[in-house]
Amino acid sequence: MLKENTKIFKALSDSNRLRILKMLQAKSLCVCEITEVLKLAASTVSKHLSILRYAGFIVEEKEGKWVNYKINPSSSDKRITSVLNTLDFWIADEEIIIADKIKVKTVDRNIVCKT
Amino acid sequence: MLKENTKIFKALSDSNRLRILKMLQAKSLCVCEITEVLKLAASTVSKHLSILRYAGFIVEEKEGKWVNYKINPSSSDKRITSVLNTLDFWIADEEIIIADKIKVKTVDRNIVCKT
DNA sequence: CTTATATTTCGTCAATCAACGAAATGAATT
DNA sequence: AATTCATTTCGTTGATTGACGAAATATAAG
Repeated sequence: MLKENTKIFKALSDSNRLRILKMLQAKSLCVCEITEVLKLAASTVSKHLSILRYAGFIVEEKEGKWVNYKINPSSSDKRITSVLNTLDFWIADEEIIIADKIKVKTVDRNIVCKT
Repeated sequence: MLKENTKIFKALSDSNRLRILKMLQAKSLCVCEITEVLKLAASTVSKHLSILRYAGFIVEEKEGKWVNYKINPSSSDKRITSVLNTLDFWIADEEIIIADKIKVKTVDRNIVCKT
């Protein structure tokens, strides 16, 4: 289906979702850590993550009360792995992407996540 | 800008625009020929073409009363050429894409385009 | 110059989307 | 079991999108 294909591109056609993907390329993260970096409501971030997951870009791993998201390490979909590889260099030099990666290194879920 | 990047993905996140790109990979076409294959209003097709053009995927060439569109043969944007190469195999086996390419071979603008 | 044809621009409408906060769910801690 | 915290689901709102037809523009042909 063509819809399958547009789903992949739609998932990539929002700048907050691109930021999430690039952050996850640096480090696995839980929802509230991403929320802290993007400065969005938790429900909004959760929705973005479900779109990325549904498209096949990321997977979730439950860890107690946290849900960790990470880049799908073994997608069977060649299109997904192709795009993920491309993203490595695609927007690596964007200022905001660089800033996000720095923030990501220092976020501590135990400090940041008290709702 | 991140917006530059989402613009490229947004352009690809509509199935009619994917069909147009794949058709143009087979053959340069004028607006009314594309209109005939997609069965959309001319104004709608024109809008899709402007989005693809603005994103850098295609270029236009005036030829009398016709405007021919074709794949951008020399994009300076590495991301555009990368995506275009990927599209070669990406959705090549979709039924509708195959059907479009067959139709494209036989459309004759002098027959098809009398508004 | 008038008509015909191809395309673009404009305004409108319905559908989709991203954002939010509130409420529901799930899991750990007390 | 009651509380706390992380996450998801739900309903709402304003913005964007894709479709259309009508009007404007551009070129060709009569």
